[in-house]
Amino acid sequence: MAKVDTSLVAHLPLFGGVKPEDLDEILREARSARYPKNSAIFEQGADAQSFFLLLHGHVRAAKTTPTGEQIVVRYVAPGETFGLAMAIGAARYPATAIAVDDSVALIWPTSAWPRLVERFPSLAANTLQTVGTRLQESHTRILEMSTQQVEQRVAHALLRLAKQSGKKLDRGIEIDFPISRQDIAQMTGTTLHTVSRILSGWEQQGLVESGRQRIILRDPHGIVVLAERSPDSGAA
Amino acid sequence: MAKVDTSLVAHLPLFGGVKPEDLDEILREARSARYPKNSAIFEQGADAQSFFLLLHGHVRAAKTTPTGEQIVVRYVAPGETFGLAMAIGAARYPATAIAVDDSVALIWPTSAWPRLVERFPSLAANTLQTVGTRLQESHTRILEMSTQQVEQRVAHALLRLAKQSGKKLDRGIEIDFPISRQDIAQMTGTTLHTVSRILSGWEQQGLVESGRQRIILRDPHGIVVLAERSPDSGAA
DNA sequence: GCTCGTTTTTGAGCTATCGCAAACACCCTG
DNA sequence: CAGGGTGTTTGCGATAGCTCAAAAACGAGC
Repeated sequence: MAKVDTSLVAHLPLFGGVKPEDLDEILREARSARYPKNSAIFEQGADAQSFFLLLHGHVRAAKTTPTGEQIVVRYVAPGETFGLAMAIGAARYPATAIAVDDSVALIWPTSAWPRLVERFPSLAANTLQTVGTRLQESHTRILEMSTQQVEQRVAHALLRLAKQSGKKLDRGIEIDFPISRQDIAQMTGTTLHTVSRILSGWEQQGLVESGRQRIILRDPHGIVVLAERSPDSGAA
Repeated sequence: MAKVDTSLVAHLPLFGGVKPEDLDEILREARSARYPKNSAIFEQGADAQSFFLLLHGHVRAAKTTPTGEQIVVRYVAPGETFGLAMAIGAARYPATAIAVDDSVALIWPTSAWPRLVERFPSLAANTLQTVGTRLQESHTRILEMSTQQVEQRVAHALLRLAKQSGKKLDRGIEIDFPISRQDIAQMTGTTLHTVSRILSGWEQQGLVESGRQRIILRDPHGIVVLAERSPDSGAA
């Protein structure tokens, strides 16, 4: 098992309040693994045997209906935890996790969680905070889906992705991992066709530059304007 | 300040793992208050000075957009906590809480939370579990909003309400607090008009019996069937 | 450099649902 | 028990976005 350098992860929210000398003890319980692009890390419904901390790459968490439709729950960026089923008392993963880029994660066995929490109560507090934040984001998403039109929702989604995983270029901000029209549709509750039409329109207006699984926001501010536009303030 | 009987709350999930003799110490930090029907318990954006445990009644948590549209985040039933902003590290309430019936709640000052958690780590673990469960429910709701039609979403919403706060009658299951078409619309991302039409239809078919802020599921199983019907398996 | 599979684009019609408007029913109050 | 306010029903037109369909663009591998 490769040794993890504590200095690389010490600053993460998960370890807030944990003394540096204790961090090593926590990390000793973890192993790390590499996931090639497009491989599954765990499947919805599978036994939640581990929980994860993403070190490199990007992971898509998606939920599937009985009838096969999918939604993207979120994209995981480096430094974030995922697969926390056990912390919330679920025996099985409620979603599927796929590496969308070559990725590396730290992996703890679910069974280690109770012991870790007992020894380092900050872990529970920190995780509570994380999960709470996600809950709020989730409510915001519900609010958007209930009250906004598709174009605005797509605008919001891209802005969020840019904030979380945007890479600054001279020409604008690029979403730093491969993402398809279909993925965006599954984040916003629409179809890939509609997303394609919207992005085509934006490209015309010089708001974005995009291609196969690639999006650059050329005019982030312009997109903010779109995102906040009231439903009827029509374009020319 | 009225003394709270520990035996009434000892079994609640929040206090799992807390020794009975300690429970009193926790309750000593709380006061209780009565909220008349339709009164606000706290407002979205206000300082999160307290967190709550509902003892009697029902509370609606709703989120408002800048432009005034609302969604219902959830209904709180007796025994559930709400207003947990502090636990997730938010200084202000992200939603408004309204008593939909005469209600009674225990109230702790936000400032007491860190001390309580330090002294009784199970509180953090239990709260994590609660928040985690809500997160999953929230994701389920997003999934439904993305993939199902309005009628199915309304069916799911009513079934959930019935499970959480249903009162068994001979004639069926009654939602045990006042709830309007508008409220249901705000839970499912539609309009009161559409909800009204749907319920009218169901009433014709004998699935429900409903009136002003009142709904009885006369044929819960029939509604389950509706809820699970695939989008196109058309009715006669 | 060509081939194959995937992703994206675009068109055209269709429909579930919205938005508006008006009438109606119910409940509480005085 | 009449009045006023809130919640509900229903009709009708408008439309955002979906569905189906097909072509085009792109990238990876041979």
